[in-house]
Amino acid sequence: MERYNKNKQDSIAQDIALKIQHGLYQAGTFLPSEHQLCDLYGSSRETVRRALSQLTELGLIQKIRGKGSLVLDLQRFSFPISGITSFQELNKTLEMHATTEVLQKKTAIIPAHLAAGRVDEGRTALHIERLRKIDRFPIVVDEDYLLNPPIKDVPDNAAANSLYAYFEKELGLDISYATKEITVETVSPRIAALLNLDNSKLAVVVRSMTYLANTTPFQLTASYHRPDRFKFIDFARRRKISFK
Amino acid sequence: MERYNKNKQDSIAQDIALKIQHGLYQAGTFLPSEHQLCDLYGSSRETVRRALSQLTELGLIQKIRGKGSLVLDLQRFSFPISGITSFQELNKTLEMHATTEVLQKKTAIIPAHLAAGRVDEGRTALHIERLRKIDRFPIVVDEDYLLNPPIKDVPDNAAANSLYAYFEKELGLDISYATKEITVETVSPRIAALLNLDNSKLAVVVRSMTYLANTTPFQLTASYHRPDRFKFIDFARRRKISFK
DNA sequence: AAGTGGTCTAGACCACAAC
DNA sequence: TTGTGGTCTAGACCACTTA
Repeated sequence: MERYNKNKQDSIAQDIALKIQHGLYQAGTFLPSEHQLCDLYGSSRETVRRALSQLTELGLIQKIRGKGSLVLDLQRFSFPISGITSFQELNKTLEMHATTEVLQKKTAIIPAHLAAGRVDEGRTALHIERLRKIDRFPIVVDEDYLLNPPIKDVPDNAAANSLYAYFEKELGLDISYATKEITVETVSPRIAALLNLDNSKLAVVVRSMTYLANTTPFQLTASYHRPDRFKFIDFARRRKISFK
Repeated sequence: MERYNKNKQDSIAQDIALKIQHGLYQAGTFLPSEHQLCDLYGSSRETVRRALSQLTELGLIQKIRGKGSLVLDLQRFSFPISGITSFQELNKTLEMHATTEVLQKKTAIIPAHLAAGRVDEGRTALHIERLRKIDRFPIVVDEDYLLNPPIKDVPDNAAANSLYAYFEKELGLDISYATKEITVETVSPRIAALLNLDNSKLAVVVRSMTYLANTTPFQLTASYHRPDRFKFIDFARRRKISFK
């Protein structure tokens, strides 16, 4: 059961998640009770409950008082893309036949439309432009701006494979959270040509800013998606906190 | 500090959230330490920590070990639309000048494209069609299908105002989670006409299915948005659980 | 009545930041 | 060294479901 997590609660969550994914715990059935999970993992109830909270937040289970933790059946359609997940991670879990072409990698000034209000105007960053294809068809253009510090440079193979894997495993960065904004816009002729768009030049634009655990921003991204291939899937829970 | 929450942890979370919103705790500063919050609210540390977890999940604060809970500054641009939030709730918090027209309210069979795989084909439901306008311009068409049970009927004024308020406050339903899918599609002439779309007839389509705490599905929705007015804003945290 | 999850507590020990 | 958050524990009491 021990994996790469140092925490007991994370290990337990990871272990149960895998058992759900592999069908050991079937959708529509209940997990072992919290008491049984305590015995199984040799931990206290609060620790088990923290693990279950993570699974609840992810949408893997629903806790029902007096009954137990019901395994939900939401992954069948395709996996939630919400959260912070890189293209390569998706490529793996969804088993897409995707390729990545690195079109540019150079130091550049962050464009105003991306910097606006989020980071100093005119600041330079490492700019990486990538074209993602699935079955040879262009699907997404990613425009990344990586801030220095904390990122000095990126090896070519990391750009072609997974930036996140490089940041987390090689640089030891603690990627923590991101803001994301989805709109539909008329894009530049360059992007339109790369995506092979029709005359309307409409693309789905996902702008995001990603932060480390110490709240340092380190990545600004604009992704341009072909509208006919774009799909965003989300799982959300109703919050108990209200404003105003 | 006591509000509508019965839990201590929820009340604390709510109270701190409001203090952040009203500027008592400023972005870029630290909250009182957990120990101080314990004294302030007369609770144990774990309870305070559970409250802070909620705020962390919402993106209101970032906890930094050895330093404290830093108030984040992400709301300035506009409030996260992720989670489950109804149009009326947004209308209030964002102070939009929005109106809602109820176009239809009748019992109907759930259309196949919405039912697909999620609920029995051919099942009937209460269908409500609403047109949302901002400053007189049509922005969104909402096609709701409310399942019976648990929803028998909906009064006209609830349809015109907030369905969620009616479900939660009048019917006492415990709305818990939803799956959501965003795509861009060519829509029917009817929807195109309502939204006053151009010839391309492209709209952003948000399909969602909403569930009660007991995992009963009760609402299927397709929202059609004018592409030029659509904006989806999200806050996401990187998950420690990985699959495969 | 027995079993389940929901909430809360008081305390322990650790890791990290700042002085 | 002191103060901060991170993790874990053992136990208490409550609310709900099921039999």
